[in-house]
Amino acid sequence: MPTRTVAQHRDEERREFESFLAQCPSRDLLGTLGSKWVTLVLAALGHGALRYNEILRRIAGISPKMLTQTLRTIERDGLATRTVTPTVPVTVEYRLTPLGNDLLAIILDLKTWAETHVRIIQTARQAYDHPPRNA
Amino acid sequence: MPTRTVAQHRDEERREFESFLAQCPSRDLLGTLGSKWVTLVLAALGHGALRYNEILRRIAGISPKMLTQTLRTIERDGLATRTVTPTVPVTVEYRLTPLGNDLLAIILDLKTWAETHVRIIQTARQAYDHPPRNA
DNA sequence: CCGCATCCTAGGTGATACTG
DNA sequence: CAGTATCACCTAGGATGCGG
Repeated sequence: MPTRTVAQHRDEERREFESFLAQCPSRDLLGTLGSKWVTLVLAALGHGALRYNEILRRIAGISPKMLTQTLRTIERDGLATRTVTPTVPVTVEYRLTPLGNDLLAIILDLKTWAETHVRIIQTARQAYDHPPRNA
Repeated sequence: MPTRTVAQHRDEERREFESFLAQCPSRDLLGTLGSKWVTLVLAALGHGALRYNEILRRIAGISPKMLTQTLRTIERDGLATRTVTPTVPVTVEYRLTPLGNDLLAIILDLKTWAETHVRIIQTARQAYDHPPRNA
């Protein structure tokens, strides 16, 4: 009857919380948005439909692999559609869905907030990293 | 004068884009929010100041290490303050700053959006993962 | 009570080369 | 043109144990 049960209890709590987190819609969204390229691709598509290589050129730092991966993610979530036109060679076009456009609006709100407060945050960071000498 | 310059050009573009990303306030914010625990801690502190162990108990799945790390992050960004009361043993209290409260509001907006649209997204995912047999 | 140091693992990310 | 395959890396995150 020792501390064993306590540890077990904590472990159980942890697992429950983990599965709770896994199902949490906001956590999920944050995870998606947090991935490096998703927001950039959404923003690129915000101006209208684009073809694979157009996006690749527009986002200078992305690799083909990551672009594909990112596109698959947002396509899977119903944020964009993928249209294949069987020309030779094939033409593939990506376009934001209404849902994607809606999310993009939210992202832009976030962007606005970030740009508005970036100064304050940077100041806070400097103060934190270089604490004043006196005390 | 071969393809060398082309490759160099691409590399340069890439580096420029990287440094651009590194300085982008929204990317920075997304990175912070995307980290697993930041939003949860902010939410926990949204109800009022809490002590270290109170947060630890409130967020069942977090480890002490990650809690400390997370708290340092949000403290550094000026989102919360850390107050040490030299009792024995010491009491450490964390409290959201106005900036932190402001950001929390944005997060809650995001949460609302996520919860509103989670159904649609899940449906899209199922359709994507189990494509209809016909064509 | 609060936190740091150390070690470790897993997955997200990237470079490169190849294919239908 | 629009991807896929493979390898390698790096850092976020978890486990554990010690210190003020």
